[in-house]
Amino acid sequence: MTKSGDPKRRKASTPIDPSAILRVIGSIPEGAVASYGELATRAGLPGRARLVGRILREMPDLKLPWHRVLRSDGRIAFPPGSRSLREQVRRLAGEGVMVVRGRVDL
DNA sequence: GACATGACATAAC
DNA sequence: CGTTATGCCATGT
Repeated sequence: MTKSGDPKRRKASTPIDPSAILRVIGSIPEGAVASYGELATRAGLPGRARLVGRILREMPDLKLPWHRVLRSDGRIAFPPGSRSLREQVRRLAGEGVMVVRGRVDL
């Protein structure tokens, strides 16, 4: 026993459990936005904003309102001109959220 | 196991 | 507004 058999011990490559983060992101109301740090804290993971970003990156997004996730400054996380950025802006616009120059206009 | 990277945050300048 | 620095943690090399 030692390290094999411990439920807390992550297996090789630590695929961590994004359930909490997914839950929080899915709980974002329509027409609203949230920042990575905010989501991380709400998920019970203070200081792990990067984790949220990592999860979304690895996620198949489908069915997840990732387009409501922005940076702490209300800025979009994607680089300008990026396809994902346009998609996010387009989706937000559909919910009444206007984005100008990569910034969210409330 | 060290080093580099990243859909980040906050502070300082 | 811009960059630089520091912290934070999982991944990939």
